[in-house]
Amino acid sequence: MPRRRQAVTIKHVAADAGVSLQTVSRVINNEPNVRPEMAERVRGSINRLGYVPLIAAQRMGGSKSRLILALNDRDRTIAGWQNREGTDWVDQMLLGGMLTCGRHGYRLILELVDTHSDHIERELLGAIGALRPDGVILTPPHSQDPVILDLLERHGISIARIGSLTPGPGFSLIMGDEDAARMATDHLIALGHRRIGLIAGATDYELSGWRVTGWRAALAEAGLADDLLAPGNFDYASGRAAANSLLAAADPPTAIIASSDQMAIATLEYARERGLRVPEDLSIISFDDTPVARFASPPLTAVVQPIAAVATLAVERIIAEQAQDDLPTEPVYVAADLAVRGSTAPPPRR
Amino acid sequence: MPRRRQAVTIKHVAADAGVSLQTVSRVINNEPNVRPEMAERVRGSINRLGYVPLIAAQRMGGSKSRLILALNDRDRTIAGWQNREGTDWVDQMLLGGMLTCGRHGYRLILELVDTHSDHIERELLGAIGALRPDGVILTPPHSQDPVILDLLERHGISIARIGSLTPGPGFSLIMGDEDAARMATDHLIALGHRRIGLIAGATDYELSGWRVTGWRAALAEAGLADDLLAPGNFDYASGRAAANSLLAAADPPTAIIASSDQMAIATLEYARERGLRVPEDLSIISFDDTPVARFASPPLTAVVQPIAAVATLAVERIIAEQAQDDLPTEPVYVAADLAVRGSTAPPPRR
DNA sequence: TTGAAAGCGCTAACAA
DNA sequence: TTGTTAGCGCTTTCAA
Repeated sequence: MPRRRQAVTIKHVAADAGVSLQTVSRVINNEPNVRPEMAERVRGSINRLGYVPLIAAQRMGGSKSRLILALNDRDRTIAGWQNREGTDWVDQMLLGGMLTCGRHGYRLILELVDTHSDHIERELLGAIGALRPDGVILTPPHSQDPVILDLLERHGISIARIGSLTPGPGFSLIMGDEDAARMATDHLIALGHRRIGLIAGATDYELSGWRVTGWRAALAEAGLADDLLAPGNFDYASGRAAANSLLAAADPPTAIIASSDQMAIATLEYARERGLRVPEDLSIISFDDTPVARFASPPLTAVVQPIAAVATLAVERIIAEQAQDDLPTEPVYVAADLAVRGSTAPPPRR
Repeated sequence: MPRRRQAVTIKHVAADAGVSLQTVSRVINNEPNVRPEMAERVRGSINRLGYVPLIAAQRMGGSKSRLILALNDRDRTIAGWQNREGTDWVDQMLLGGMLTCGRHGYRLILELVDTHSDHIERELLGAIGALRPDGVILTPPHSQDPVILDLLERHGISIARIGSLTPGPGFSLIMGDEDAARMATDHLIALGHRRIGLIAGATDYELSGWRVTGWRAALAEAGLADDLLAPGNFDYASGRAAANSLLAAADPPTAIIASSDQMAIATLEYARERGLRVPEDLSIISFDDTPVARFASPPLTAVVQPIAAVATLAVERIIAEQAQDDLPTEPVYVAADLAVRGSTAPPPRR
């Protein structure tokens, strides 16, 4: 078996087109200073020979690797896959990120790292060292982790931080959590609800706070009390505990907004056990809108996170940074949506 | 800004350990002909300096790329992501494939290619040329596509073919579709059913035929007729049409096995519309067991495909092939499982 | 068992 | 606008 090598290389193209390697390289990379007819000739040869640049070689020659890493929380991601609950965070990231990478000759590589471990630095260095990605997409809680941020910055890697506004390197992309919470609350107020509870997300996620803020603002505007706030950490058990505490209040809520689908499902089931009908006696709105929200009965009214759109923007921004330095530094904002379904209705009459 | 370069390279390690580059390379690749104490010294330096080999450079040097491609059908995958129906085929592949790759210093890269297009060859050549993967994991219907198989073989790339036994290059991994169908049918027979229908999958999937075979075999063994076979192509609409035709039979089924979750859901809903209760009047079993099967009401008894396990084996086999030539060539078989849930019960009494 | 040399395919820096 | 040169970090020869 012959040693495996690139069938057709930049040399073949150069020879075929009768130009130097460098000219071919310039054409491939859309660089200036190539006469149009020259470029055309080179492109002709590229197509005729079926030439495709080898990413590894491009990496070796120059600075760019044309690789972008999507960093996700290891345990959470694996648990989601194993439980097969249909949580599609990763899929939506791939949908936006992979396809966008593809359009630019980049590749997206998914990488899982332990969040709460002391060897996170070593893990990350392993991926960085082996791949040398041009950029990294960080999701919460990684996107606000100073160890990770610092490490990436020291390596000169572009950083896209989803769901974090903490000052630091890289640029932020947020999904309008505050407005989304406000929108959800307003929807309930418009239906006639006066007692609206919120189950918060884990406190180490910045977006948890934003949701509380939006909920508070909407209530304040309507002159309603914001005493119905219960802590949660996104998972089912915490949702159940929160529902319990909210519904045990002296003046209980007629509607509850949960900061995750799992907590919303927990609330739904707990309410049923207490003999409450949804939505007749209790309205429920969830955050995330993973498939489970749609499969519930009734289907849950939910805040739809534009994950794919945000991933697309993250990739585009990272790629743009490779060519240009002075890009706008303000956070990118993509509005969330509210999908109104069967779990919300006017409150019961007194 | 300085030109981005590998912070610590093999040279640094060699200098630190006082050996040649070559010796370090040998240690990294676990090659023979290195004295233990020498290897130990090198490993010490590697750890101390935090050295990680750059995959791109390893590729350039020759040898392996340490990259494995997971090829999926482009349209189908994107549609699944966009519809957010919770189909988690890709996730399960990642679960098995990515984690296994990680354990061996490999990376798994997901790649989507158009199935029914004439430029499939060009698309695939693009991915192959850019990445030069050591192996490719093929899923149906790619796994039986002669154009793809031939192309990969010509490039000397290891091929893992999931769900195909068609002769050709590469090695096969199958998920026991025949046995699974037999198991599902037996389950229904044990419950007392005598009229058991099957909605087949798309005919261009080999596994569709295997399922029919298994169903037939079980029926034959029990002395039952196998006239209740309806064609389908995995999607909702075809499931609905099939349910319609089966239930319109003179002697209609009391149980239906659908070759996909979507077709099972369609059957469930169609039966309801006809006033049939599930499982009291009609039992239903589905194939795949994506989350939708569990979220249905009643939750569907379903054949669970061991996708993650198969992906794991595919990766391991591809990696093994890189080092060794004479590996067993028989198809790898991973048994599917039957998750018994609320959609199956004894047939109604006459 | 070890090391020195050559080269993988490409790009950056420089010269023409 | 184009071409030449010198690497990038690693592995494969091959020689010691």
